Amino acid sequence: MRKPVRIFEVAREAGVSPSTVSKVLNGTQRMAAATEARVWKAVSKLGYHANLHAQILSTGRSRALGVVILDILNPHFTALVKGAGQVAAERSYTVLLADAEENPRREQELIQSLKARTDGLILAGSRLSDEEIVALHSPEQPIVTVGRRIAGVPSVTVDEYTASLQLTSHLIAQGCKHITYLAGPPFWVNQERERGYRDALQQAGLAPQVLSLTTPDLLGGEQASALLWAARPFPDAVVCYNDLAAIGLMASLKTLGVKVPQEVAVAAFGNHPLAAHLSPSLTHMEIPSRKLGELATGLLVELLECPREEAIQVIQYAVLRPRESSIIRV
Amino acid sequence: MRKPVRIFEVAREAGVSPSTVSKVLNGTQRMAAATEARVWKAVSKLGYHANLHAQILSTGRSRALGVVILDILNPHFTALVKGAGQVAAERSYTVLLADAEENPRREQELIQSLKARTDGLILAGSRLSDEEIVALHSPEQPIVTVGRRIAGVPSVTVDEYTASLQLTSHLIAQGCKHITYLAGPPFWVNQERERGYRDALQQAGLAPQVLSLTTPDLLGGEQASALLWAARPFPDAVVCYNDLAAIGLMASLKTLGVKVPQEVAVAAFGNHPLAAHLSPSLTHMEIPSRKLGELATGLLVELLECPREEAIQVIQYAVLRPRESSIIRV
DNA sequence: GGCGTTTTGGAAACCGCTTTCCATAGAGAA
DNA sequence: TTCTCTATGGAAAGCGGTTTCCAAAACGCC
Repeated sequence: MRKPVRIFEVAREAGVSPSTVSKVLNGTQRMAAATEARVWKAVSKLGYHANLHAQILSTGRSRALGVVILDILNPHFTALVKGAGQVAAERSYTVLLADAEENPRREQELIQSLKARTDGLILAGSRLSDEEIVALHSPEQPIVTVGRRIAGVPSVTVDEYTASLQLTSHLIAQGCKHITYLAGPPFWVNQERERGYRDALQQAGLAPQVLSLTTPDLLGGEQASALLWAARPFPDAVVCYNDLAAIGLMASLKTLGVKVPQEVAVAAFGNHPLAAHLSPSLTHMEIPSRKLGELATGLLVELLECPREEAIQVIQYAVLRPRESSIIRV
Repeated sequence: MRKPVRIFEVAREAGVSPSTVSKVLNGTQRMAAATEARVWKAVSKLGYHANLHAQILSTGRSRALGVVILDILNPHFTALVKGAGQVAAERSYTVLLADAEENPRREQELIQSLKARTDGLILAGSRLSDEEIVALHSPEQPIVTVGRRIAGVPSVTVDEYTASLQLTSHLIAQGCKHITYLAGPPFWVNQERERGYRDALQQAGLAPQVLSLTTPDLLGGEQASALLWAARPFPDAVVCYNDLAAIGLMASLKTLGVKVPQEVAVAAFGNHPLAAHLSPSLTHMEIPSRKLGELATGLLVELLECPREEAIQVIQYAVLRPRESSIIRV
């Protein structure tokens, strides 16, 4: 077992002091070219790598960003992570990722763990209360939320209200009269989507009907078919909180012998990679997940490098992707 | 800006020395009940949290595990992470996750970054050479590979050879005569799958035909349809390296007007959550991704807590899930 | 050649916690 | 009452870097 090389040994090898080695390695202070060369030579000869924790302890900066996502099995969040990873790499930060497993207690644990290891956090799909999130945010250790707008906290979000208005209007334009909304967990995103749905229906003079998903995933969607089945009037269209639920729902409807879109049109929010590959292919408002990750990371790095008082809120827009699940040809 | 509380201030508040506080908090040495109570009271009054990096620097252990996965967009790896996270939490370790983005250079960077932050690493779907991986492994900082068997390195793998033998035999049993294998990247998993495929064909007296995916994902699968199209004889069945590729392939075949499974049967390896939801649903050898994550993490923790000389190799088995994409009813 | 600047590089304090070793006090034994 | 032993808690030396200051050397200039 080789003990790792320490800065002292590099210093001895180069015939200088540890502080000189540190300065050369970090470019903190110019040294005579000859000295720098000796240091670099010693470093590569000994294969020196600075001890990360000693460094962080000393400098107080880790050049790491924490990303906490709601559920790693949901493609929305993994795409977001991809975007975050890319921008972080460009700005030479390391991303430390954690999966909250849709569990607020676990989320808090992970946040604490990541807070201790990083310079700042991105919370994507948090299930914490607004107060808890506000309490977490500080100029020294900033937080950026994704999919959550809270006063005083920087965020990157989609204009979900408009997205929902558009998606619902699309169904109305298809001639649907009884449009049900399958609601997700009662957080910001769902609130906005439900509001847009209700407003669109009201403008068209239609009555809303909201049912709640047990969980915002495949299984929840499958279970929702039972709810729909019991609903009167039986809807001729469903707006789903996310596309995972829509996919589960469509699978379940198929086994029930309900035809999509002929008997029920289905539409959702998301950007599931297989939305276009299903039969019928799935209509959705495409959420730019990856872009959200990129923007959130960019914003966080910005906040770290020049702290600001006001909480910046970045807004993106979803795009309607009409597909077979909602196109009704009479 | 509140400065974080240090152990010294807790000590002062409790009227003891920092070493006493440390001992009470870590349970390193028994103290008089009254003293312990004073320390705990001071801790909660001041809201003290030990500085992680100081702690790690001092003890040399971080109680964190690094998990490097090939591609976070691939459900196989995210399921694996889920399993890893669960076991790590049970053993009170923190998982630090990194996405190698199928890029060996990036992978090495991430490994170095995680090596500095963790007590041990899990490499799932590594694209490094055997030599590089062996060089990374050491009893002090063990590595466990998933989906890769290398002499001297602990690993958790599926018996891919047998899995492939079974899957190919299944297609042969369906009466297929011209079975093509769509190969993935030339690493252990693909080698084993290809070997199983070849052996199954040979036993049946059939001729193998191997084509290579550009990438082992949706896009690669879509692009592969062109290769198939050009192949003579045109196959009546395809074994795909993974189910992402199979899904892409089936989508592409659909646009070409080739019927699955009537004209071409399709089968793959993996456990994509939508495999059963597609039309036609996808036959595959189900890889227990989550279980692999659990086992790898359990093994790694074991290795950390009682280091061993010999490199343990854990083996799991895949299960055939016959579905519509390969069931040919004449 | 003398003097004021720059360069160059080292000493030492510090980051915040753990841990070893040692001193003291109180309990129990004789 | 004295002595030994154990329970309790503190002092100080790390862990491995960074950074502030300061001294010495080298330089330019008159």
